[in-house]
Amino acid sequence: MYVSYLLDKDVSMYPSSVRHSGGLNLAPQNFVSPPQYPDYGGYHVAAAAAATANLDSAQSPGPSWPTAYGAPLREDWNGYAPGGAAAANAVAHGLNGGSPAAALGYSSPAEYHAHHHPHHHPHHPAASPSCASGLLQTLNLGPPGPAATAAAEQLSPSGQRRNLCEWMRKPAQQSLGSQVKTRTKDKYRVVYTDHQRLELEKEFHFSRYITIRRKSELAATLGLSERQVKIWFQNRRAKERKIKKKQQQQQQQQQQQPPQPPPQPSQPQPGALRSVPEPLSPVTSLQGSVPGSVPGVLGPAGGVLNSTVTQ
DNA sequence: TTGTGTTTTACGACCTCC
DNA sequence: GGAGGTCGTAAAACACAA
Repeated sequence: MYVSYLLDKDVSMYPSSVRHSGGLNLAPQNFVSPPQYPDYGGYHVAAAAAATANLDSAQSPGPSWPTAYGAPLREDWNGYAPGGAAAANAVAHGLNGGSPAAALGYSSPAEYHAHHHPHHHPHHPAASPSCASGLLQTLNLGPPGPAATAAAEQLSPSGQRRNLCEWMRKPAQQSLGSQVKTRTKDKYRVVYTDHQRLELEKEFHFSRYITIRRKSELAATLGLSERQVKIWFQNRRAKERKIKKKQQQQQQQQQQQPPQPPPQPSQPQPGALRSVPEPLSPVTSLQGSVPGSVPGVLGPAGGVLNSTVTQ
């Protein structure tokens, strides 16, 4: 189920406090701005620091990135430009306000929704009066029954149940983990904050293929570069394909094998406990993830399938 | 603490489309 | 030629068992 997948994922895939040990999940890439990537063009420390000032002053670990590393300046890191920082600032407020609409300066969630998902997002959670139940209802699941209500809750990493939309209401400090950058010779990898990944996941579940416009907006909102957003979607699709492939293989194995006695409690595999999300199929049927069915979405083989491109 | 397996970012190669 | 797609892979980050 789509919703269950979201819920499961929210719990198991991004257990913020678990994944990012050390309490605060600072998000330097988003809101804080130690010059971890001093050589990323356009990532202005001062601007980002301005964004930081709106959050929590008790954060910002020092720069963990030696400037001597000397990575090449890249154009596609412009998400760190002052505009991006400003957007991150807006997000910071938006989070506290509990709505991306607020973050982006829209007067209402509906307006935000109409702007961002005019074609295929008739049920953005932000547009729902009640986030959890609204999500369940608008995802053609009907009125939330007991199970749905239960599904609307989830376990926090600490074991406490929290509402589905809590991440929206929670101040950004929840996801402000220490995004420590480590890098070896020529490889590096940042760890996206929970908020970044949540937003990306949300967008992904609305559409497997992000429009150019949304990519730009999302990049600015999350303080990522458009390239990062693009690659994230590519990796996310790959992950989905991998999961589906795995499930197909399992189904084939089950079909080949004779009926088994009642399943025993499965032994969790090491490392597999973190996130093996549920199938995503409902989403596909929801909006026709087939590239081309969504206006303004890029097709799988490249090529802009519709407008939105240069608006 | 360490070893191992999985997941997450990021990239290059190659492809298609405009 | 440039955009973005998939596919394969590297390596960091992470979870967990021993």
